[in-house]
Amino acid sequence: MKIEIKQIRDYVWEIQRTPEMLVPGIVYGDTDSIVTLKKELAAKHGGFTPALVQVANVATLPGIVNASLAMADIHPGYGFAIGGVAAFDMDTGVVSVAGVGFDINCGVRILKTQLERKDVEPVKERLADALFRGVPSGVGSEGEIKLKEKEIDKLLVKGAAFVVEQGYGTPDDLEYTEENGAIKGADPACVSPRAKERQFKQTGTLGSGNHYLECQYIEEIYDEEAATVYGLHKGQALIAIHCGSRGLGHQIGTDYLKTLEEASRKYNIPIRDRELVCAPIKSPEGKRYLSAVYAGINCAFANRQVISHLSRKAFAEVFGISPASVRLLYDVGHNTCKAEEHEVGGRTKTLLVHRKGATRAFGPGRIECPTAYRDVGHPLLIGGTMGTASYIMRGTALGMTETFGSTIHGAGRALSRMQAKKQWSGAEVIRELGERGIVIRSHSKAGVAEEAPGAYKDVDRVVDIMHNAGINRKVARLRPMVCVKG
DNA sequence: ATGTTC
Repeated sequence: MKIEIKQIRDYVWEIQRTPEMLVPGIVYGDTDSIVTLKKELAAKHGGFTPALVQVANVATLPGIVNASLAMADIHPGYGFAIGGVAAFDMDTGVVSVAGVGFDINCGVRILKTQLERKDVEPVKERLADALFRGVPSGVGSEGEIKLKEKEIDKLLVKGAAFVVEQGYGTPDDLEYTEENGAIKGADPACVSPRAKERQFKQTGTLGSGNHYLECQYIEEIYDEEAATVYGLHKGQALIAIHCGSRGLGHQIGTDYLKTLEEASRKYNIPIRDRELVCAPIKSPEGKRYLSAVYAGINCAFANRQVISHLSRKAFAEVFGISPASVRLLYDVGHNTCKAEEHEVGGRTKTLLVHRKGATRAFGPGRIECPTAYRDVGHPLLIGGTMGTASYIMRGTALGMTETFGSTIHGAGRALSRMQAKKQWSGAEVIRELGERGIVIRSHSKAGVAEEAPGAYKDVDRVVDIMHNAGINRKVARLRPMVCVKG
């Protein structure tokens, strides 16, 4: 498929429709980022499909509404680009494994402490040790919660509430979690025994790759009004948690890739890329996958809830503070597909919105936002790298209509994991970050090399693109002090 | 992302 891309307004570009595409592609970017994406298109690529081609491929899927969207952090992923968003008509549309990602409901949670940067700086090493000891991390890590299949079933339905009932956190935490920590419609019967087995000992573990547990401070406030509503101020120390549904989510993805491959043939869905297999939303296969995704979503909420509890304990140990003084700001996912109401052509419609490495970004007025945040919209939690800023943003009315209330999930990779490992060593990355006052703990030196800040795009520019395009507004910039890397 | 090439 020939990709023609042209600018339609500042920071917004359109991939022109071809006969195969049902809708155009919309890409958020600046001149430089679009040049980079075009270069990827022209390069001889070994084994992967360029991100812009993936955006165009998604535009060929039945029932897609308005456009195939690419946030400013877009880079090649499995089938869908990471940073990709696509909404489908509930009657004519499809559901796709690649549109969710394998780490179902991977997301970010931020907790607010009553500590300041100056309280944390002198004890960073001790805090790093306490967090590293207190929160299991790394490939195959196991936690203190051991669950049997029947209990897993409850966790998949009740999400974060299941672990709150067991003393991991407070009901207040649920108020400040997307979906109150439990999306309705999860069906454990749609999750394979193998997927459940993988969760037996993984509740409350961080995992590996780009997952992290950080202590950050607020370096700058851009929007005083929203910051006040969110209870944030300059210098404040925060806890940031980035993880997902671990082995369970991955197994659901693996299982349903096969199911949907068969469904694509059964329902005669034209598939341009084998990775884009899908099923009609209303088909038995589609419904079962969606019920399994919802279970995976709840699993991830529960994981982040337990990690919050363990982090509070570590902070209480180091600072002598009360765990209850650490309040949840918000918890929001960036690997999901969910049925949501959106305005299309002046009418409210229910759509199945796939967000693959794209954060839900609901603006002012949406009923889904916690009451305390409803007038400004919920906080958008954007994770940077170990060495660069993270951001808190807010949604806008334009974002609600143009991206179905979605935005970037982070900086986005610029180099593959392989390329990063060739360029840096883990020890070198840890030393350089240490010189800049950032304390790292990790079980994997190779993992640290793969996650080197230089392997990512410039998060400040990526955030500015979404801000300048009017899709979000910047609220605060955060800097890491301590980072536990999976 | 992933008991990382079941």
